[in-house]
Amino acid sequence: MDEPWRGVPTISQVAQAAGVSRATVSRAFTRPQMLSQETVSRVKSVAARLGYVPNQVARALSTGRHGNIALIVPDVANPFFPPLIRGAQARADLAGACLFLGSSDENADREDTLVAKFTGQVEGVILVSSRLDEERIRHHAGRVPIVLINRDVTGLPRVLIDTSVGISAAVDHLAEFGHRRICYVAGPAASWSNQQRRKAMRAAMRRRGLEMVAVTAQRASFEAGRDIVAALLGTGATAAIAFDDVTAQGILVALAERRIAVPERFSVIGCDDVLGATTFPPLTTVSARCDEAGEVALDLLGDVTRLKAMREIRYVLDTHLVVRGSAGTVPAAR
Amino acid sequence: MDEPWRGVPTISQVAQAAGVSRATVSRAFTRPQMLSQETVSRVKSVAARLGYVPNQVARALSTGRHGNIALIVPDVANPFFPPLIRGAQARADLAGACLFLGSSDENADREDTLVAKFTGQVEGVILVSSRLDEERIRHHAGRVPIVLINRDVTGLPRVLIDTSVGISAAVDHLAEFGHRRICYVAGPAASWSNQQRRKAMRAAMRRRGLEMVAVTAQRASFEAGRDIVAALLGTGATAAIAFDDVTAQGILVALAERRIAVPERFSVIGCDDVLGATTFPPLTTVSARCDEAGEVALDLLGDVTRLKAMREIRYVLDTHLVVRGSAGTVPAAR
DNA sequence: GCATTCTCTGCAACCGGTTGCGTGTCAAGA
DNA sequence: TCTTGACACGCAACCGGTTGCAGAGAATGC
Repeated sequence: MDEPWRGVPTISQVAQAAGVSRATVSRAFTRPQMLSQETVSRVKSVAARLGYVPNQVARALSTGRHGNIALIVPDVANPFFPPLIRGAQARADLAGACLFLGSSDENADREDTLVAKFTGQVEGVILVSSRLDEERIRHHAGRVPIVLINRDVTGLPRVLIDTSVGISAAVDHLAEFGHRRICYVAGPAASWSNQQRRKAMRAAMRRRGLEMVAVTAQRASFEAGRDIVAALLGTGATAAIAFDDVTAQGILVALAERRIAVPERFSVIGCDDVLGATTFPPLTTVSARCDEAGEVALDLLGDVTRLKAMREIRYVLDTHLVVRGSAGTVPAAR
Repeated sequence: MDEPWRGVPTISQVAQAAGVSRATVSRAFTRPQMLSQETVSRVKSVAARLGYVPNQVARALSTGRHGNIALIVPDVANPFFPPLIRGAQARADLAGACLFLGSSDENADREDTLVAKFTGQVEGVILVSSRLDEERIRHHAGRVPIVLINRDVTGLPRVLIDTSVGISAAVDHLAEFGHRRICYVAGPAASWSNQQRRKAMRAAMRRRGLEMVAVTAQRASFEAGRDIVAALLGTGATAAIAFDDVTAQGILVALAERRIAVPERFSVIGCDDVLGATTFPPLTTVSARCDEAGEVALDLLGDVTRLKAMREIRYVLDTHLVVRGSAGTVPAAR
């Protein structure tokens, strides 16, 4: 009587209760057009009464398709990734898929382990800003469909955020304010984004005939940005473009601590547009459309798994400058 | 010959190649002590050569145990949740489990759908700051083990962050600086945390014989915090304790825009300690230990599923004040 | 009125593992 | 020599769905 068991009804119980075979119940949910209207509705009402819901695991085993997708990011806590996750999530919902999340803590070995653990449980994996070497990425790509974000590996589908346009606009913006010597605050050397941004900035500066200097923050973090400020000021630059917004935020705070007004005495531009206007002054930055990157990657993964064809796909999102209040006229005298 | 198929070998292929039965291969991985040393090593070496890795889905179907856990949060992009996610993730790793992530966008219906979708694919669900009504939570709890974070439903295992100690300390801190009239900037009315914080603050103020006023931000966000500042200043308070750090950050920025120095002319204290020292001035706040909450919830879920006993568990984490630089002496004159 | 086609449903195999039970082997004990 | 029992392994059923194939009626064509 008093069954204290979490009873999730199975297809057999529904079949028995409805007086049909298991196959019919299955089809009532997956191919209703194969059945008569009447049978479908009867089965469905019985199923609803019993609270039946198809077991995804069993379904996955027999069909080979469980709409699950894994998303692996270097660090959930980095504000760059949540919007991306949210974008992917939204698309996954539309496709009726569930999202596995993995956070590698910027550690290649952990990332490796995660991919291996997810493989076999998901239909595809999205690797964001992967820290893995090409060989290992290719190895995994041989066992499960993979889509890369912010990593450019030939032959694999990938979505890249091309910040060069935005960076170029940022340089123009600063140049118009009269800045002649601008500093690039670099991020992790292994990061594809960092290399790309540095290159874009160098090109834009040369085109304008301006003088580029650079300092390197050991990692992309608020603390790194704050710690780099002494070196940054030592370069004699009047403005800085930082690898990402978080670093820029660190710079902003360190400048405030030194009572150096932004943008009156120093201009700062970030990258990624993940902080919105939450800083003071509100950060002028290069939008990175990370949410879109998540969406596109998920759609791409859908195409890849559906078509079974691993075409050479290289989806590039461009960027633009978001002008807020952290860049301004160059100080008259130094 | 040229098999272009992603060939993941099955247990049968390994069995054949090793000249044993499927059962033996299975046991070589799950119960090696049942087999002779020699057989185990032979099977394992064959498996390694073929690149065999047990299919988790099949395993889950037959055992009923797939170490997967779902975590549902209202909003990935709210900085309160990433540390929590990270904490849960770390514990899941230790347990060899994978994490499903769901983001409900603060929407109860979406949350409902998500739970339903995850149920049957996971061994347990962790609901963070759930927007669901009690009835629906109990309904789901009847189908899958559930652990709640920041939600107090009798009879269900839950971990609560008790900010009352921290809030009380915050009030003391402000009182020592001479503040007599302090404003509580409230968050979402439906939020358990908000109710609890408000109550704690009222009690602390009364105990000290201070005057509490309150304003309500319609939602917990940076914008809401910024928009509430006019009302906040209108109350005549000299200090504010905000529902959370993000709101406090909005207040900070709005005050900066009005050239009202913090903490010289106005003191602000946040809640949750999710921003670290990234604001200017660095935010004095009540630590919420959200990472720990994630860890504890996961451990709890492990206990619940392992012991099959749904004991009445109410795990309370206490908090303390983190003093940084956004609170100070009350301005002499108004 | 009979052959043919179409519609609807059931049978049974299958997905890739796990596990209770049974059997064969071999050494120790009586 | 004959139990007895431990040990190592295989057989076969099972988890909960899906799906190719076949068969039973009903509808259609001639």
